[in-house]
Amino acid sequence: MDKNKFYITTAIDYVNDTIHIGHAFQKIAADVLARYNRIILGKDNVFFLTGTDEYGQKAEKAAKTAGISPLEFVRKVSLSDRQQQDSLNISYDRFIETTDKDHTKVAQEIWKRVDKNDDIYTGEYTGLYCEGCEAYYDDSDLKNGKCSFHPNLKIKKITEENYFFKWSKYKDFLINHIKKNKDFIFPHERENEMLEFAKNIKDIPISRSNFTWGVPVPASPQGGPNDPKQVMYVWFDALTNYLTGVGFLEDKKLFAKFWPADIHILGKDNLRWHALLWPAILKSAEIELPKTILVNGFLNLNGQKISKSLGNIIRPTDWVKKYGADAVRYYLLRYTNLTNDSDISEEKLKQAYNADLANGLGNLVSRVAKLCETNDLSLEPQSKLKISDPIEKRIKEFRFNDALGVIQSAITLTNTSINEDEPWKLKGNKLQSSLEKQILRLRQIAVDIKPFLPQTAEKIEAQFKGPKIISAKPLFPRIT
RNA sequence: GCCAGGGUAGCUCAAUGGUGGAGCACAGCAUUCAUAACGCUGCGGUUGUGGGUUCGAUCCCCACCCCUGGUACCA
Repeated sequence: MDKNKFYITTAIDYVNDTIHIGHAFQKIAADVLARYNRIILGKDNVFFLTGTDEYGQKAEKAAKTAGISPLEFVRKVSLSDRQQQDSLNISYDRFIETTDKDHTKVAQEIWKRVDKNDDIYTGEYTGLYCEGCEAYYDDSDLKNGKCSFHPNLKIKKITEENYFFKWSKYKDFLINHIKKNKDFIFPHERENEMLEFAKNIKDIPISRSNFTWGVPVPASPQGGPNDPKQVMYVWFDALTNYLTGVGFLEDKKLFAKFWPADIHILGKDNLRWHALLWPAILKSAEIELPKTILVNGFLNLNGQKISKSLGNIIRPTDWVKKYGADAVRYYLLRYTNLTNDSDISEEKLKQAYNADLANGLGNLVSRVAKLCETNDLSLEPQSKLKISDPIEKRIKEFRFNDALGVIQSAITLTNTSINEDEPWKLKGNKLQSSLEKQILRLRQIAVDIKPFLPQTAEKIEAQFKGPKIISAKPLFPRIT
C-alpha cells in the first residue's frame, strides 16, 4: 500500500438484477479497508469507488421486457443497488454508473489511446455467444451445448465484423508482471491460474454490432468495420470506470493524487479480466497499473449457491431490517474467509448476534455503563487511542475474521477482569481505578471495531466519552 | 487428465516433528454490576484412508478418497 494515499475500488455490479448478500460481502470488505485507511491516512487521502455496470445486451433486453428505455431501466436498478449498499453504511466516495457522462468520455479516450498504439484492428469473429454472460465460448466451455451459468439460454453462433484488441501482444509483459509483483494477485495461490491462461492468450473482439446499448466506438484513423455503429464490448468500457472514478479526464489533480489504484477487489469470476485484460489495456494506453487485485470468494447460503433460479436470494436490506447494519457486517466479517468461499445462514447470523453482540459486546457496554452510573463516576478526558497492533496487522493481511476474533478475546478479558475486581463491592479509589481500567478497555475496543462496526463504535465512544457515563438502551437487544 | 487450495470436536476455525487448542452449541457450578447476561468447570476428536521415514507425525514422504477453484485434450 502507498504510504500517503489509498484508492480502493469494488467490482461494479451488472444491472440485470439488484445486488444480493453475496455482492454485499465484497462491499463490506472494501468498506473496512476504506474506513481503516481513513483513520490512518486521513479522510482526504482515501478514495473509495463502487457502482454499477450498465451497458450491454443483457441490460438492453431486460429494459425491453420491462417496457422502458434502457437508461430508465439501468437507473432504476442502479438506484436500488445504491440503497442496498447504503443500508450497510458502505462509505463510498463515488457511486459510479457507466452511463455517467464523464465515463463515456474516458472509455472512448482509452480506446483512442489503445488504437493510437496500434493495438486495435478489425477482424471477423465467429463464435458461440451466451447472452447471459455477454461472452463467447469455445465448444469445450459448454456442457450439452449450454453455458454452465445460464443453462436456460440458447447459445447462438454469431459472426460479426469487430474491432479486436491485440491482447496477445502483451502476453510476455503480463506473465512477467505477475511473476515479478507478488502483491499483484492476492491470494497468491491464484497466480497460477492466470499464468496458465496467459500462456495461450488470444486477441479478443472488443466491440459489438448486434446491439446498440453501449459506449459508441470512436472514429478510428485506420478505418473500421462496415458498420459504423459499433459499441464497445462491456468489459472494455467497464474496466475503465476505475479511471473515471478518480477524475481521469475531468479532474487531473484528483487523478494524479489517487492513481494507481491500491486495491481492486472483485469476485473470483472476474479475475481474468482484472489480472490480464485490464493491465494490458492500461499498458497499451500508457497508464500505470493497479497495485493489488484482491479476489474475494463467494458466499453460499445454507450450502447452496445464491441464485435467482434457486429462489434463495437474500438482499442486504432483508437482514439489515431485522438485525441492523452492524450485525450483518459483523456476521459476514467474522464468520467467513474473505478469499475462500464461505457458507452462511440466517440461523448462524442469529447465533453470532446473540452470542457475540448481545451477550458479548452489548452486554459488556451495559454492564460497565451501569456501574459507572450507579457510582456517579467522573472521568478525566481520555487521550486519543490508536487502533491496536494485532487488529492493524490482521486488517493488512485481509484477515477480518481473525481481527474480530481478537476483539472477542478483549471482551472476554474485560468481563473476566470485572468478575475478579467485583467493583460492585468496592468504594472510593479502588472503585474508581477498577472502573477506569474497564472503560479504557472499552474505549480501545470502540477504536478497534471502527472499521468493522462504525455505528456501534460511534455509540460506544459517545457513551464513554465522560466525564459522566450513564446507561443507555442495549446496543444489541437479544433475539429470542 | 493436469494445476492450486482444503479435508482437525455437532458448527466455525487455530496450532505444532514430541503427550491435540479456541469460540459457538450442550451440561453442571458459582454469581448478581449487566440484555435470564458475565465467569468457572465439564462433555466432546484413533487430526479423510492406507502405507513409509523417525525414538516419536496431525505436522515430512508416497499412494488413494472426498470437497472447492482453475485449466487442457477430444475439435
